[in-house]
Amino acid sequence: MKKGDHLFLVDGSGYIFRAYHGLPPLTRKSDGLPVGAVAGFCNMLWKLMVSARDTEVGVTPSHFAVIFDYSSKTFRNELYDQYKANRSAPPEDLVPQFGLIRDATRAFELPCIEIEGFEADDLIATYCRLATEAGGDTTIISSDKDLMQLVSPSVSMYDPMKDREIREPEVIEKWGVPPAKMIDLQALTGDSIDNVPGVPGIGPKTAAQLLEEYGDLDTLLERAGKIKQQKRREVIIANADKARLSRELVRLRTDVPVPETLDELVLHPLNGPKLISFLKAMEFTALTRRVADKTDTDLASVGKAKVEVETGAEAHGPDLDTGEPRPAPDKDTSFPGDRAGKVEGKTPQDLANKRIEEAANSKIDTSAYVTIRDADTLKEWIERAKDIGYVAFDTETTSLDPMQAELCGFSLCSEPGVAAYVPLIHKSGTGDLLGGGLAPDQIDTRTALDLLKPLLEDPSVLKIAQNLKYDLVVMNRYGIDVRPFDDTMLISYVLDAGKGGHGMDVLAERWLGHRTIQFKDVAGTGKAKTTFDYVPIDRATEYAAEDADVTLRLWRALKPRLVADGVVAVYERLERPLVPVLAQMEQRGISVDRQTLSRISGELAQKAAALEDEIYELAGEKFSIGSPKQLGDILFGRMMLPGGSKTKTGQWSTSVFVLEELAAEGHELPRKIVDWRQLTKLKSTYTDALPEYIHPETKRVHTSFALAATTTGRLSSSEPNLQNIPIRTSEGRRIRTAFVAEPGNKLISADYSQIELRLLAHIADIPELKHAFENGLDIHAATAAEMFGLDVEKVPTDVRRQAKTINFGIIYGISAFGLATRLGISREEAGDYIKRYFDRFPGIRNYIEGTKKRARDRLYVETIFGRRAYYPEIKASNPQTRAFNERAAINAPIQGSAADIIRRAMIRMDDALKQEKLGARMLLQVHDELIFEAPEKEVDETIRIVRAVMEDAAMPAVSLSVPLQVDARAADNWDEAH
DNA sequence: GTCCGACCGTA
DNA sequence: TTACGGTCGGACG
Repeated sequence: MKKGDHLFLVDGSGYIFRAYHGLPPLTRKSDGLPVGAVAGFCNMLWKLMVSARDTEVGVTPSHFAVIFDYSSKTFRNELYDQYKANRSAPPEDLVPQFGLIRDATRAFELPCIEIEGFEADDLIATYCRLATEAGGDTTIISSDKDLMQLVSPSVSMYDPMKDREIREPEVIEKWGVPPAKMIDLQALTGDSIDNVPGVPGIGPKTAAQLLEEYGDLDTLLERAGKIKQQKRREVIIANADKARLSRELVRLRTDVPVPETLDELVLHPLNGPKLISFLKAMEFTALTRRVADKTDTDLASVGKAKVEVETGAEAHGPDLDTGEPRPAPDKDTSFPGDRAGKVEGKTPQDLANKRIEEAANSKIDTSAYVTIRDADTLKEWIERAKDIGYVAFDTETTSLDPMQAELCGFSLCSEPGVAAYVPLIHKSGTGDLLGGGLAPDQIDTRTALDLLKPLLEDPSVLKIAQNLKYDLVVMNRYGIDVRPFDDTMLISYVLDAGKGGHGMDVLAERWLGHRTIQFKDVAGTGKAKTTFDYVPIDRATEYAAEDADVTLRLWRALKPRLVADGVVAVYERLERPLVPVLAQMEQRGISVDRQTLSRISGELAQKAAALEDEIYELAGEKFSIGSPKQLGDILFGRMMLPGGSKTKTGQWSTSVFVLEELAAEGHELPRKIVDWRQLTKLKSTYTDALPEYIHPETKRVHTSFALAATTTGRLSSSEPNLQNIPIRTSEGRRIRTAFVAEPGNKLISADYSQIELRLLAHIADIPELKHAFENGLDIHAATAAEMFGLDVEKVPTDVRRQAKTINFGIIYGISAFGLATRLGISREEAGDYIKRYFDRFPGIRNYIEGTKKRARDRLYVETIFGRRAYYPEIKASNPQTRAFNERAAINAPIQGSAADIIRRAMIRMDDALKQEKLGARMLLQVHDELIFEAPEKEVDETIRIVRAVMEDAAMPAVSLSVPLQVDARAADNWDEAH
């Protein structure tokens, strides 16, 4: 936000009550749902968004947000437990409208902001401050006197019902004091509605007069004894404390940790279809037509949105007539933006709890599922899904690899227990004999997909899947996109990272108390294993439809927890948008040169064979060199070499560390074993394995990125793992030369320099480290210089090496023991180093102690973007377990914040490249590095864009106090590009 | 056939 | 001292 920008802040909660009382009563939808306040609200938003210039405000907003009260409990209740205590429950026909107004806000695609523990007014105050500091102007859409304290030259208020702007003169006219004195005025007068005590008998007139005379509340209370009127004097002296308390109650907080930065409040163009589908559902015909005209939307092409209404009655538990648990509403919002469904007395936590209980108590009957065998029935199911507005979807295929998988069928479920499987290419017979022809009564694949595509791509129907990325890759290969979507695996990951797995089987067990049918139970195992198209259709239906049913139930159980736990933004901004990005990267794959690998493999084989002969010679016998057990027996048993150590299972350790020690003492054999291990490792894990992954059609290697595999938020890569391709040794690096660009293209590697240390400097707030990064110093040398009082330029190399080890140690949750092992020094010396480090950088100790305490208090730690990582064993009685969890908890915010930053860069990257009309494709992510393939002629421009996106990736959500630096290079292969 | 530990490749 | 995944040998059924 900058000078000249204009922020509109709508006091959503205030508006609801105002509209309810100020508008014609009882506007109802055809089904009886009261929507008067919603109607007024929508009309107001519409007016402000398209024609604010024509109102008394007279300006067009550049930024816009709607602010709500989160719940009635706030920090003010801690100041004064009677605050707002005599508020009565809202009128019955207003209750369902609370959620609808949030839905309306989202339909307008406006930020809908609420924070636990704060009133809307505090958020508004905070945003006013931020906007003013940024040089912008603000208009608060409200006429609430509680907000008048905020009026200033850059902040005005606007009463939408009277089309009246409120500035300083209006405040003085109404209250007799300028905005700056409103706090003191309210402290004296109190507020019977909010139960702010004030001074009894002092009303606005008297208060204004007193403030006029004494200037402010403090002066007035100080000199209260001089008040001439006896009664007034006595009452003010007697109630001075109440006045002071009242002042704290009415003073708005301007330091609320608001989730959205100003820049995220930028007003976007209207999404016509989305808004219209909501307005249609609300039956606001006049406004619907106006919106259609203005946004050039074809009214007929837009369906009605599905809107869930949480009524107050639901909060009261079982149905009073039957005693049965009330059926949960079978509708949910079709806006993935989501909302709490919250009404007074019914918090997001209440809804989440209710849903979890509902899930745990439901029974799953796999025999009730339907097999769809004809197009007409499929059409009916699709129509039903459209009506309901969401559908759980799952594919069944011939392979776990989505790039090879052939679609066997798919399942749908829009209502718990009501699920169907659509078989497409199932075979009759086992397939072993007679080849197994196509089983009868299956819809032709093309016909079925032509019917399915409009559903999967329908913007008003939410598709719900477990691990959607898999299905997305498969469906993309059949020419179908899937959006919008929710992913139960990712929801679980955001909620419960660190508490266990997020696969459907474990989630079903955890939340539904249900054991799902296992794939191996239907497809067999080992030699008898078949692909899914050979599973008999009735058995396939049970298995596949159950998956969709379970997915839907998990979604119902877990989705509300995102709001209750305050992690909606993590899910919506860091998790969900990455799914299509990764799906594309996986589909693109990377080109790996088979000949290069084959040549290296041959050389490795020769060298290894030569070493083997020498090893047998030295050992005096042939043995399995790759067997640590046999090797240990030879080295420490037969040859009686010294200095052996044991692993935790009592075996001799033959780790590199042990072998290197022996080699240093002059033994020949251990050296050769180390070399042999390196060669065979490279051969078996890389040069021999990688070619097996070259796709027969694309001729490229397609890894799979797991989004929900780590506790910290990092991705992982498998089949093949392209995040552990060798780089440290020259022999290993040769493997990277096999990763190449297509002719006419280059590979670009862009990596964050020292991102974790930079984040440590930011998070722990270490001025010396920040300074070093700002000035582009060698960070490890600078650390050494700071620790030992040296000149940065003159740090000896091995002192620098030690400082580097300590720096990494800090990030990993250092211990004297670990550092000693690493540096090969005594525990005491290592302890001294750590102490010296902490003394030089006291912020580090604070960070470590603070993080451990938070982890113990809450069982989780979080990244700078609010991603949580749970450490449920942080309080284990076993000191080793506890210490391990503490170190992991210290590491997680740093590693996780870095992971979040590169995720943000990846999410933005494709758009940024497209905007510059660049043909670059993002192929791989290796934790702090992104690999692209780009047309040769566009390399320089691509690097420019890539660096900009990566370096600014934390913004605007988090403004780092340390610059991020990205190094990027282009070459024909990965080795030279890195 | 399946599981686990040791080892080792990456950030 | 953090976070992963793959390969191997060896034990178990």
